[in-house]
Amino acid sequence: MSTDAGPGAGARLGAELSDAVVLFHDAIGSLMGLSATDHKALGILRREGPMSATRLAARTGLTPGAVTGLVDRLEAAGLARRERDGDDRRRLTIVATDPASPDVAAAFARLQRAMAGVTAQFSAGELAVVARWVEATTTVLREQVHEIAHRRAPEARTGA
Amino acid sequence: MSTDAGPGAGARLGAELSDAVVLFHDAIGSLMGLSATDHKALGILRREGPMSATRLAARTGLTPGAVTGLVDRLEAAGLARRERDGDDRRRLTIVATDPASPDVAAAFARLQRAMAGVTAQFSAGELAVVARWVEATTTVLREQVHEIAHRRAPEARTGA
DNA sequence: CTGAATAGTTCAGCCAGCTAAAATGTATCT
DNA sequence: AGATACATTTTAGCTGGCTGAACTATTCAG
Repeated sequence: MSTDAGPGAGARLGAELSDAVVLFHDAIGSLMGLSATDHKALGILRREGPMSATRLAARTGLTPGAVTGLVDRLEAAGLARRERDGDDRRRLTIVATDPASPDVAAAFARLQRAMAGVTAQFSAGELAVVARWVEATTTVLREQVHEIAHRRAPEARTGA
Repeated sequence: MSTDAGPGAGARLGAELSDAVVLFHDAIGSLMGLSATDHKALGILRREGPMSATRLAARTGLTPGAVTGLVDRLEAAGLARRERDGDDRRRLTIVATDPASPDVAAAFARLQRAMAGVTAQFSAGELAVVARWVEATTTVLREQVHEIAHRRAPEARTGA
């Protein structure tokens, strides 16, 4: 099932995966002892690289005060660290680091091994097709997130 | 970038997509006015079909009291409804329904249209490859979620 | 050097959503 | 019928994480 090529097949393909991805993120998050906000912020830091607290506040939509607590928690969990900027010593740079907990590292290792098993079932040419689909889908999702955010608050474009 | 075929390529492909999926879910969730728990529960209901409150409690890991509140919120948002069981009138069946809000429906319509655009870029044979990859990846993720949950609480298998 | 602006932290208060336990309504067993 | 078990709801109380506002440290403009 779910391999038909009718209209909406693309959406259905994505939906299948989508739930599994979200549940996996959730499982990893609770394994790390992170709230949803923490996990999302960590994702932003990983994806966009080190940034100041102010920028992180803008990207997450949180107030400065909340960001302080957030970074405290990430730091305590060994998932990020604060670095004072040499140029402007008011400014922080918040850097995501690798998972400290052995449980988390083991979970990622298992995932990586399992995904290698999946990859092994495909030829190089097939993997290229998959990569193309993944990239196109990723782009679509990002655009849609953007779209949703801007329809909700067209004037409050915070940093993206 | 990210289209190389070295070791870990599968994991990297997945990671690209994973963030985008999570952010999209998040955007949809806040568009619906749902908490993370609500959204997760709704996903379970959609995926596994109607179920009793007790079973939903087991699947979400919540206490019965919390489930009452959760279903109240879903019902208020027009995303699920309670049905009294005719056989055993103590028992409820909780049924997920379609998104009530026009905003949400529009967002899904936009996504579907955009994904149709992606699908159009692939031949039927290529889509079959993608479908195979999606299914294999979905299976892997579900297994890993299971794995994580059971390593954390090997004795407390609640209903899965 | 002074005053204004900026980056981040601290503090007090608030709210959502959780748990635990008691209450309610229904089914089952004897 | 009476006692017991079960499914869900209600209630009380707690906690985490948020906001808004005051505060500290640093930079910049004049």
